[in-house]
Amino acid sequence: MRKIDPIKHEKKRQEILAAAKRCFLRSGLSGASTAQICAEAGISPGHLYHYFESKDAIIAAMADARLEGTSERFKQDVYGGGSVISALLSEIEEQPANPAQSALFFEMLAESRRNPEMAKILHGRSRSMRNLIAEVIRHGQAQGEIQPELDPETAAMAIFGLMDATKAVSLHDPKQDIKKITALFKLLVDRLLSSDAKTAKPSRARKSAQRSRSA
Amino acid sequence: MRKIDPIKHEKKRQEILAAAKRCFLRSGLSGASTAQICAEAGISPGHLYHYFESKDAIIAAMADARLEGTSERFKQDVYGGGSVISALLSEIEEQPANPAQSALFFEMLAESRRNPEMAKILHGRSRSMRNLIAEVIRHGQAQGEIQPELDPETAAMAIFGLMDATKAVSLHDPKQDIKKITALFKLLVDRLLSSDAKTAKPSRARKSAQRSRSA
Amino acid sequence: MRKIDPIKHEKKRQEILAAAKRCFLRSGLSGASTAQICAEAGISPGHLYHYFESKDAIIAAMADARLEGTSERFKQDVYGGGSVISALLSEIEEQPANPAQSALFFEMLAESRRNPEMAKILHGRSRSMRNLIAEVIRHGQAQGEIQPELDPETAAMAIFGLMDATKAVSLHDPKQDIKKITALFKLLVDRLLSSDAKTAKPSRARKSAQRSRSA
Amino acid sequence: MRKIDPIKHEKKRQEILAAAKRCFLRSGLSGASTAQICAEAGISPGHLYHYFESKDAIIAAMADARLEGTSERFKQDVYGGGSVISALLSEIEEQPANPAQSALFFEMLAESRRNPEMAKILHGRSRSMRNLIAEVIRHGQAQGEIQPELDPETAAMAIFGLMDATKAVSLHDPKQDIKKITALFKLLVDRLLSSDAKTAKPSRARKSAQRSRSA
DNA sequence: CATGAATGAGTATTCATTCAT
DNA sequence: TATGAATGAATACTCATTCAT
Repeated sequence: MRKIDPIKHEKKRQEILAAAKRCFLRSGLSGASTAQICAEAGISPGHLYHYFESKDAIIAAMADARLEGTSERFKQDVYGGGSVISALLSEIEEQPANPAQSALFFEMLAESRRNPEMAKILHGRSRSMRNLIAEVIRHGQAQGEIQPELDPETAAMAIFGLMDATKAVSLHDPKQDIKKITALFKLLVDRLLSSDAKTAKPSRARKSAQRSRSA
Repeated sequence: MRKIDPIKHEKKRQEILAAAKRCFLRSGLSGASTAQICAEAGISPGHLYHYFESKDAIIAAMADARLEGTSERFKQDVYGGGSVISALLSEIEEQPANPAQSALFFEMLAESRRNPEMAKILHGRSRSMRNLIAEVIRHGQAQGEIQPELDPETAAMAIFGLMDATKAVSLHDPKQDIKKITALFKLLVDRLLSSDAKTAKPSRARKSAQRSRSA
Repeated sequence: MRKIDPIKHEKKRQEILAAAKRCFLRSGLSGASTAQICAEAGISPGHLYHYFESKDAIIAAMADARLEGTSERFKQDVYGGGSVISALLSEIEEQPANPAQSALFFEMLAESRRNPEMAKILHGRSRSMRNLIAEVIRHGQAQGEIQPELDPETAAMAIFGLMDATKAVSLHDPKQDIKKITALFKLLVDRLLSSDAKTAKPSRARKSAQRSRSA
Repeated sequence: MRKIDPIKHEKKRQEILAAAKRCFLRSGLSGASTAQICAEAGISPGHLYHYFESKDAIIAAMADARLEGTSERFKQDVYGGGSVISALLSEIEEQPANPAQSALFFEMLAESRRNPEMAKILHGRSRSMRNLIAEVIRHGQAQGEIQPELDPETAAMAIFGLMDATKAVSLHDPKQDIKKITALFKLLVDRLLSSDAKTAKPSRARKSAQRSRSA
């Protein structure tokens, strides 16, 4: 009569997911086999399918969890009193420290071209983060702190792209000092948002684009 | 006992490489099988190993050829009367139009973490491009057209990173207008290099940072 | 420490058996999994083994129940005032309407060659039906209504075989009108049993070969 | 430069097919694994797929070959101077001697309900054999040797069904004397075709329904 | 009586690679 | 130079069955 215990089930699922993530980080999306994942999770091959219906489902769940984590952290940063810029930068500063994570992310990005499920997950998460950035920019524009000519959507996409740029950079040259790059990117974002260097009020913007509470 | 004709041999090798690239673009690095490549190249499976000692060798050769192409085109742009900026932008503007190429590139980037051969190729090509950018920046700084505080290596890496950002952006949202993003990136690079955004003349930099020396 | 209630137990067993039969009809003997059966019966996988010791046991029980049903109906027809012929024909007329049942039956027949348990069940039920037919024939011969040269065992087997022929026919061409075939088979049986085709009175046999004794 | 030798290829294919058939006869359609088939054929698991694209393709090829054999032999019998009846009976007499073959056949018949490929093969072969029988009947009717009221299509199907009946009979009771049954079936067919026992000229037909050359 | 967790051998199939000709 | 035959380990996944609770 003992009914299913959803807490235990979910816990095991998360354990397996964590094991899977370690495998994917180690061997890549297609390099990691279900056998490896089972071994890492300490379960039998058949048991894996008690929790996930396919390897693709594991990949999807892992990708979703990972991006949700990033997205959530980002949201916290933005709403938690920081500026868009600092939120962006905290993200930029965290990821590149882990090239394995970056590599896995790029595999997911590549995968999204062939796997519609992956595309849905990735595009969805990506869009929500960009929407958040765009919203903050609009808010800043309303306050006169961000130059009004800037298209919020485009700027959001560009800023978002810098996160991936940072990841790429860390893979292009693992030994370099990523701090310098992020500092430069910070400068770039700062200037982008500022009420335009060419048009009079340049210095104000640099310290302005924060305060965004909205949701 | 026929001696091999090195010219014919090399020609066939290139044909196979081209076929392989089509397969990799279509199905991904691990998704494309040697059987597919042979079919695409119109040769028998055994014959493939007459030209390449393994699938990894094909991937390496393909990656090398692809990056050499990019690098060479970039060099042409820089030396061919254009500015670093325009060279960078022509690269930025070309790639994202082809998400398949972008995806393949990111797969190569990810692969470089696990495959030392791939790492050697990718890091080498990446470094030589960044060196070129850095050199141009130094030249510009000597001429007083680029702000002197800028660390050329760091700036080069940042600019280089924007190429990958553009690729990533095109995969994050395939439907968007990539032109707008590249225009924004162009503006960013422009401001980064210009003697100083705060000091009015940003446009000069655009046509200045050219003419560097030989490789 | 509850004692089991044999009535409830048997009821549940029958429910599972019914569920299993639906699965076998849908997916075939080896195509239906125990998981499917459990789902169809609304029980957990472990619980299945409380009622049956193996999948083979389920198949055996299902086969036995099915054949017992056929056999019983047949007996009813024979004893219930009808003739052997009409009993046979009612069976013939009912089954082919359901190709799924026919297919399942043939799978059981094939299985009987490899599975001794299945062979025992199938041969037993088959024999008892044929014995019944043979007995009726003997009775008819004693009455002078069925030609005396006919070997009752052989004739019984032949008549019995026509049932399977009807099933086979319906699978060979699902779209055809099975009524025509059964009418023809009826005619054949009629002629076979009649005192002699050559001696004019064939119609008498039709209503004659009834009334036999108990099992 | 050695081009493919289609004869050797086909020979090997037939060898594998023969091995597969032995496995299917031994273990059944779903009971025989590709691993078993490979072992029986003396090839590696991967090599099987050099000759067949799937297990289903093997089954289909085997089924087709088997039915083609039956059909061809039947055609020979009919055109080779014998009567329809003797052709039918030679088929009837051959198969039941091998219950394994009968069992396999019934598995194919059952499979045809779920597998459209199998249905196509089986229905096609079945139809062509029935067409042949019907044609012979029509010829006999034109000659006045077969009763004219008989619908040739229906009669053909019924006669065809008797083949399967014989197979079924041999599985229902493997120990019995199949000769007696076939003799009885012969009698049935004979009477069916004869110009009707009830309507005057009965004896002629019995020795008549031969001579059929037509195609 | 009943659950769902867990097993592990087994499934068809793929694939990079080698070999004989 | 070139072929297609052949390999065998590996792949994702299934399934009847057992076990702890």
